[in-house]
Amino acid sequence: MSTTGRVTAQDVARLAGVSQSAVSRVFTPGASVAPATSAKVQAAAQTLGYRPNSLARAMITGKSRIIGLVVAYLENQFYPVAIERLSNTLQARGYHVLLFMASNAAGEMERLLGELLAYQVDGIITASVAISNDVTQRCADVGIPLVMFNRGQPGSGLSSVTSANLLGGRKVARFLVAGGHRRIAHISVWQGASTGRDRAQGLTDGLAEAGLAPLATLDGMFDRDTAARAAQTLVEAATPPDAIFVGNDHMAFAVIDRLRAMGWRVPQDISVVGYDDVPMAAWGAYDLTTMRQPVGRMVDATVETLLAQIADPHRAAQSVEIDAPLIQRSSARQPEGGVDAGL
Amino acid sequence: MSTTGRVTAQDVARLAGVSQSAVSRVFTPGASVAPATSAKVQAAAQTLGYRPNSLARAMITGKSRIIGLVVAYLENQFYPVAIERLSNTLQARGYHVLLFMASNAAGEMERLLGELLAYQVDGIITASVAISNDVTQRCADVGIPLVMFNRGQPGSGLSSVTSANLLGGRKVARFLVAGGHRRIAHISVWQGASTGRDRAQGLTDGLAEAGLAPLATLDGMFDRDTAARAAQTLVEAATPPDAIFVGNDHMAFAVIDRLRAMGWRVPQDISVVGYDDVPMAAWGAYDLTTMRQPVGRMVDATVETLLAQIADPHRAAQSVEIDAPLIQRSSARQPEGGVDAGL
DNA sequence: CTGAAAGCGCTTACAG
DNA sequence: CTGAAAGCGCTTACAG
Repeated sequence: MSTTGRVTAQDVARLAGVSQSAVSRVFTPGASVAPATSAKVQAAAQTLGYRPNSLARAMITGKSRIIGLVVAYLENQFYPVAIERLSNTLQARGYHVLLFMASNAAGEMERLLGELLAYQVDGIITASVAISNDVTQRCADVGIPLVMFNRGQPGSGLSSVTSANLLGGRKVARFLVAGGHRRIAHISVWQGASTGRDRAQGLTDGLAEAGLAPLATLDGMFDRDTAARAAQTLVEAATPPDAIFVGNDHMAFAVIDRLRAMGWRVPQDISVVGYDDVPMAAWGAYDLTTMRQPVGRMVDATVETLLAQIADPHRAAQSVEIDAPLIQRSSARQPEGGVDAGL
Repeated sequence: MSTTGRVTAQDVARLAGVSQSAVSRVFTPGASVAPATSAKVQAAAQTLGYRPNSLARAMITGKSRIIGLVVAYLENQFYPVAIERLSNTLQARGYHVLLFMASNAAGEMERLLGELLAYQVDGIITASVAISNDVTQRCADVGIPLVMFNRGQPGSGLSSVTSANLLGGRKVARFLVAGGHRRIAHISVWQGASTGRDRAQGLTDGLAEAGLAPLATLDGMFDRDTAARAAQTLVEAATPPDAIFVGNDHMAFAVIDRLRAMGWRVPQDISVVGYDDVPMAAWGAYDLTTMRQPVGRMVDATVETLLAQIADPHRAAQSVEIDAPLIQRSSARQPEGGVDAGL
């Protein structure tokens, strides 16, 4: 039916010959309505093209069923993939996603938090965004659940979901050592982030098991150019590495590009290992050996944690770590006879 | 200040010793308030951490300042990049983005439209999503503006922003012909989409200028695997192409991977040209010659068109086409002595 | 099972 | 410039 403007429960009530409350009940799961009434209302709603106004409903119930999703670094394929799954999972649970792009500039998250709160979001998910204590405090004050995805902040009292980064770094170390590498350098995502620190520490720990230490550790700052320059610095040094562990795939691709441009063959001259296993890692041009962050499981854990916290605001924050398996491809020399199951 | 739960204008009014209306006026740009009153209210708001409830405001004004963004294909890097800019541009204009993932399954958009309407979005942007006449009609009925990004639907009466696909296809044809290619095949994104049809038609038109016709045209269905198989089919044919124009970069990468795996050298044995110029196209591993869809300009046009339509609901739909330049890299043999400015 | 009424947190005429 | 009041479209006790 052609109608102008929005149609309200009042319109439907009029057409169906019932009260507005009755209309509301028909659209409220669990409310008691006589079958006959329901049928009349449904028919009227159908003709008019009625749908309850979610905003009005949110005002009354105090639940907007909107989740604020704060993201950054969309050029890194890990995030689009995560967003897609996060969004799908939330949609399936009856929630909707209000999207915010954040730079990691100081104060950015504070600014966004204001807008998030203004829209009465039921919860917040941040992906790779640093959170200041201010923000943490304000969320706690307002009682709004927040889960950090792919980033932890020890001591912040905030829930987080990450892969087991410390163990992940160690797995890379063991794998490279088993493959006969001895001069192993690291280009970290960023040592200022827990993710970066943990992966670097894991590598150091793992190498120590073999009596080794990282040849060098540089910060890639999540940035392709910075990572490529770091790689160049490493291989131009007096003692160049025989393997580079790069903190994420996104930078690892840039590292491989740069190495090849300089005439180094991967993995014959130097091995490269990434972290994430973005879809692109499997593409022919790179065929990158990398740690797989299981996006699906990380997303599920994130949503579960958030919804549990929404259901029970007094629930304690929790940090979930998901095991990341090493995916062997051809960008790194492989240990002869395979690697032990410990990986 | 530590407060429990949401703080309302009423709370602020009480603390500031003014009426609730006064508080509202302080937060309504253009409303008349005495400086002294404003100061008192601002101070009180600050102490309590008050922000007007956007949902309540939306109910009254009839403007939610929410834009529904419907996307698909996030694995194709063109979309994350577009989302990032769309989101930033909208945020800068005081709008917020409610994100919906769509498959291109039939009826999917209808389903989403219901949710979009329930949240009283002020406008809708769809990226690479097909829209049925049903949806078009319902949007028109409700009077909700919709702009299609990177997809047109002639005759639908819907606004759209695309690059000049027809001309784009022609530019590719001229470029390849000038480069000495004669057996030019095409792997289309999908001939069911206007984007796909236009690029294919442009290629055909451009080749006709040189007395040529496409060697073959296959559908890649926006899909890497399908595109790779299509490429294999093409080069295994009795008369293999000397160039393949692939309908988007995302598939072009897969095509190059497959060709290389089969032992074909790009561009020595065969040229490959893409469409989009996603960031990855410039990466060393592919260095893809491609048509640049100017994301920034396309996004600006999309937002301008949508906001103009929101401001004036009676405004006629418009189709904007943005010129796409050819970016020469090394995946295709280049014409000797450069190409004429016509490209 | 059903309707009348209150109320969610705001904005906006309307008087003063 | 300011406050009291109406009202946006709903949900939800409360009676009946």
